[in-house]
Amino acid sequence: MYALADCNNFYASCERVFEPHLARKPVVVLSNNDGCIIARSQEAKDIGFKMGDPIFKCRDLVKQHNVIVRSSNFSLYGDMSRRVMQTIRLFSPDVEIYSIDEAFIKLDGLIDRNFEDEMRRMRAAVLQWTGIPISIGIGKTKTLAKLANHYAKKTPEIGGVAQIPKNANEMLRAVEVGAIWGIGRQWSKKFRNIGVHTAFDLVQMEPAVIKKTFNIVAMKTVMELRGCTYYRLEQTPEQRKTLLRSRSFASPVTTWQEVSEAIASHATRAAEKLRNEELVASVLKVFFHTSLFNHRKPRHSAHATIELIPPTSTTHTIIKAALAAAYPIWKEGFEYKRAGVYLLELSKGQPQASLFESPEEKIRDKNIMSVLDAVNTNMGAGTLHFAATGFTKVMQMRQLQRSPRYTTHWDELPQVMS
DNA sequence: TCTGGGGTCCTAGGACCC
DNA sequence: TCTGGGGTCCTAGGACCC
Repeated sequence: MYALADCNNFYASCERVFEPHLARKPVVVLSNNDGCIIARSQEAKDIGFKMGDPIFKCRDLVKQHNVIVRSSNFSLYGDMSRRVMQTIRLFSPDVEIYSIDEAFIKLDGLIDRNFEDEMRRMRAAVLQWTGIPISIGIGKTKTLAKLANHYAKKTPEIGGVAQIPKNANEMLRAVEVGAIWGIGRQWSKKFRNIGVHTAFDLVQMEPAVIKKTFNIVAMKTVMELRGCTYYRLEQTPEQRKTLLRSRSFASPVTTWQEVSEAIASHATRAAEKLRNEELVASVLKVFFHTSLFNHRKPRHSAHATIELIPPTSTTHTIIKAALAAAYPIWKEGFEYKRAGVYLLELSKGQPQASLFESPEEKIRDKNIMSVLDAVNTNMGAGTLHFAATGFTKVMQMRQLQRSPRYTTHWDELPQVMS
């Protein structure tokens, strides 16, 4: 048996923990650069704000309903997530952190065999210790746990915890096909066209037919809904295969100077992440493009690939490679909106030594990176950086309404007045 | 005027090998 | 006129997840 614990409206709930006056008010949280809506409190959902809506198109609705708008505050959300997960771990050793706001829990090892009661206790503990409300679904497979979780959220009167009952038909009928884990927009459209509207309809389908009309992944989903396990708890995450660092520009940029500084910044962040996970990359892709939405202005999208020989995680090597790849494809005369660096073919441990590299250089680079990382860890990100990333504010994010980083920055701790 | 930033897996088709 | 039967690797695109 599996449980899925999922934080309700996670980012909006995080905003509320330290600002209780936001309770029961509509709250939306924006993406980087304050672009579009990425989280909504229940009240905001009820008003009709949709995930991914650009905020500038919602200004009227925001005004009309006195909606509280916040820039995203990932330092806060990341730390709150850690607290929630820590609490969950007290209830079961078998936990898979599935995303920033979700965890799968294997229940079979629990001493109290009344899973529903135990999960209610866990829910109460998380709420009391972190201030974050969660919903929990219980089922025989991960997909069924997800489904029960969805049901729990849609049915507030049951108190946040739902278990797939012996006869699941009623619950399966209550869940739309598009709400099933693994069935997205395209597939649910296709399913509705062939008369499959709910989870109940879906489990009636012949798995072989699903495999033929869709693919093996869709078939696994159907089998999981029928109670056959295809997805197990993954406690030790697989080694990542790719790593992408990219950002939209707060406002369009037109010069190589600006774009190259952005690319160098992304290369820097990507390299840091690589070292953090003790990986090296063998292939680098770099890209930049104009707005995907503005069709009136000239559009252009450029990308280039370069091999990293030998595979590396050294910041200056990666910056150099990224710029060397980007410069030949640079084109003047466009308003660029986004740039990024994509690292592929990642591997762990000692890479194959190159015939042409000098061992001294390798040791030197390694030492430089340790010093760099140590300084930036202790004194703040970006304290030491390469000149290629520039000294201007090209990369500055628009974040007009970010709440304080209450739990991760000394200067921003909440104060208790006596 | 203003539209995020990450990931994974699968499939089809093309190029190559014998 | 008639044109086999295996493979592998790579890439792009499309689906899904958060």
